[in-house]
Amino acid sequence: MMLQQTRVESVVAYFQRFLRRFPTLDSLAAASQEEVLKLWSGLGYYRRARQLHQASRRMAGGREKQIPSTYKELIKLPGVGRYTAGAIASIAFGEPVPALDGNVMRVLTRLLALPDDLARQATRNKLQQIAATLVPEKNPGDYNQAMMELGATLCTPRHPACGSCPLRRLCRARDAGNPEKFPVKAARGKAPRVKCTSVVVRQNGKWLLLRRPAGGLWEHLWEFPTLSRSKQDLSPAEVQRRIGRMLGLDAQVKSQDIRLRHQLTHRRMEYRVFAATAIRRPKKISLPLCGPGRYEAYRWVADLDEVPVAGITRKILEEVRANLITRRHGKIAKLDGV
DNA sequence: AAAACGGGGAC
DNA sequence: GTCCCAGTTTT
Repeated sequence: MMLQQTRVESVVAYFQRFLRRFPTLDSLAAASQEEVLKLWSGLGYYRRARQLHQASRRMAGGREKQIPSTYKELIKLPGVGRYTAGAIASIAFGEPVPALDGNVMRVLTRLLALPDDLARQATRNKLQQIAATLVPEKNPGDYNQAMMELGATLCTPRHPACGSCPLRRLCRARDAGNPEKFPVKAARGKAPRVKCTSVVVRQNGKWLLLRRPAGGLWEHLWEFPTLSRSKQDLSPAEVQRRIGRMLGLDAQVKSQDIRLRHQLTHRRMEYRVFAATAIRRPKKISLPLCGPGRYEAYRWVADLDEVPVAGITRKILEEVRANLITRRHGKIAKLDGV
């Protein structure tokens, strides 16, 4: 599940850490969702973590007390779709079903010189059908892994190594001399920009984090209080007043004007970050977040590893620290006042 | 059928 | 900047 839409190199370290912490199905099922999310922190698509956790509980609680061994049963698990069910069923249990990831879809569309738009579900269904007829009864897992590996190593999105490809004589796209034209995909619209202002509030060696609500981006993850700033930038004084009022918190905004971008698939986040010192604890957390909804809870932490956070939250803290160090050393005299 | 859902690396 | 990654679920 970690591998869904995520490169192998990005996953390896997470996978190893995850397995050390949860070596068995039961250990995963017994853990809290927070604990599972913490190990997923930074990997993205956090729904996968919750689904894996749910799936583990379903499996551990079932009569079998083990992982289902057929495609038909596997695909019933939350977070397990056609690809994942096919990969597990074929590789682990030798069932002759296909496993179409992005690599395999690229290989197949090239072999067939398929002009259909791969962004469309209908095209993917068609490929799934075709792939089902190609899977061998013997060693289907090896076949599936070979197809994925072919896509990952030779039949790459750009500059495919057709000369070394074992399927070169069967490939229509290569015949046509334009393998890079496949797969055909409708261009995505560009991601809208979202402007936010985050405030890193420090008190007694701890940072103030708020928990995002259910639904939407970064569901149930913790982050620094973040305001939306749809129009113009907020001045430090405005930021101080707003978080003061909304959190019932006396805070002194110290640094200012750290800017950073965070590119997501369908949003382009533009953050301004302020560092602040709290004088008294928050009374409430009635803070609308940047986007729909309101925060659910607050918490002071000495370390971000105490709670599940998104990648951007670590990035923000890093920037604030770098900014403070730079200022302290006076390397950049004019960081203020911008 | 289309949109939502993260983040990083390659070019 | 753009594209894509060992995709799935929701609207």
